[in-house]
Amino acid sequence: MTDREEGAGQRRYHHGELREALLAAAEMELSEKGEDGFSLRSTAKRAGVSHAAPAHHFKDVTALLQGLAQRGFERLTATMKEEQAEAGDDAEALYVASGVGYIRFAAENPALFQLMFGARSSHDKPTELAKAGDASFSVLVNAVARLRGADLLKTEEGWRDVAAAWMMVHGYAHLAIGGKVGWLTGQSFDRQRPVIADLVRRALRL
Amino acid sequence: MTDREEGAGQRRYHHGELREALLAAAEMELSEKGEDGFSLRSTAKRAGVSHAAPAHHFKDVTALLQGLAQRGFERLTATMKEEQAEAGDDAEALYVASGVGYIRFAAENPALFQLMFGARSSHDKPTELAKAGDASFSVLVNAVARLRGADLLKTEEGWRDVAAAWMMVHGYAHLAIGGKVGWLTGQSFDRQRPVIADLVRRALRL
DNA sequence: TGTACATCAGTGAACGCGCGTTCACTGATGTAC
DNA sequence: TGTACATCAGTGAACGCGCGTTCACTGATGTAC
Repeated sequence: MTDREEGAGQRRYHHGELREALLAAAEMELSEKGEDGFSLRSTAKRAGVSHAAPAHHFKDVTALLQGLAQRGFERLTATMKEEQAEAGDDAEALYVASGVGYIRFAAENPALFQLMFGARSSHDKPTELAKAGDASFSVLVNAVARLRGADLLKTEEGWRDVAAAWMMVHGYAHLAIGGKVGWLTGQSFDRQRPVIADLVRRALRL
Repeated sequence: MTDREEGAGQRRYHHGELREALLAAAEMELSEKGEDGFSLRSTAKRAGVSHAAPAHHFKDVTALLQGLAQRGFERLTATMKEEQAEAGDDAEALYVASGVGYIRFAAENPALFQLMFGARSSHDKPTELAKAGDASFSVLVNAVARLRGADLLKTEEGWRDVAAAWMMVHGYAHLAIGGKVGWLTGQSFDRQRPVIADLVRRALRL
């Protein structure tokens, strides 16, 4: 309890924040090496700890990656809300902003985005991960509901609206990450905003 | 030259069609085990051949996967054209059919689709692979051009049309493979067709 | 305030595994004469 | 048609590698008395 805060260079036997440090190291490993090439051992090394240490914080490598995915969704939600906060009160602008946020997150965190939506994370999600994913989804659903009515998800048409919006932004995100949209890849994200806004509107025929 | 065709059960020292057999085995391995979990050794085993044999046909495991991706694009193109062949002459119907074909291919070959658009295949594509990818893209471009004019790709608006269409179908495909569209996953592909058609039309505000 | 002790969070060695690739080899095939 | 020979397409053993996980351990921490 005495000296929890020490000089940055200090090494202690008990790390104190190892769980956080491992998640941070894992994210860096992931973005440098991709999902293939990712390993527990090099993550531990990067965190400055023996390769057996993570076992005290994560049951296995899958648990570590799921923790990472969960934080990814939390940040995705935050990014969407950030964009919305700058969009004012107009329902359409809020809707567009949620889509822009989705794509900006993917552009800024490509490897993490791939992890979150990759094949690996399809099965046996822990509740917390599923909740984080639902929260991201809700931002989009709520934005569409504001345009189309609160009973949105009770109708087939409502589901289609949400699906169309999601698929459009997700397709953009995934193809952009893959470098497939050559005429866009050269451009800064801010220059892509008008295009994204147009595409997102199309999903609802706005 | 004499007995090229032998009984199916016949084993010969020289396989004769090993390259094809390896690609077929690789596709099965891929769909059973995913891109992680895929290995040259088990592919060779599945093809009934020693694990060193593939080296005579593919420089390394990457070359094998690229060959697989190339054939994937060829089949994607074929599937899109198949759908179009049943769609008649109407430009809008042909456009919709190309999108439906794209998604049907993804639904029928999820692991292969992921390989084709995965991170792994982003860099250093052999020419033949790039060409096969371009051919798939062209089916979509031509369908949009028929609706919007041959000069499509000379205008920013034209690019957006194509991009919107592609992103919509790609987003659908990717999310469906990930099992994210729960209200759709239970349904047979044929039951999804009307929904897909609607979503594809939205991309061009049709 | 001191001391004993349980618990927690590290270490480092060791395990077995499957992998891609290389190598010397051998059997099969095709061709030149 | 027969033979010699080059080339092709397999085999199976061996290589070194990095991996996740387990294990007995030890140092650090927190708590009960």
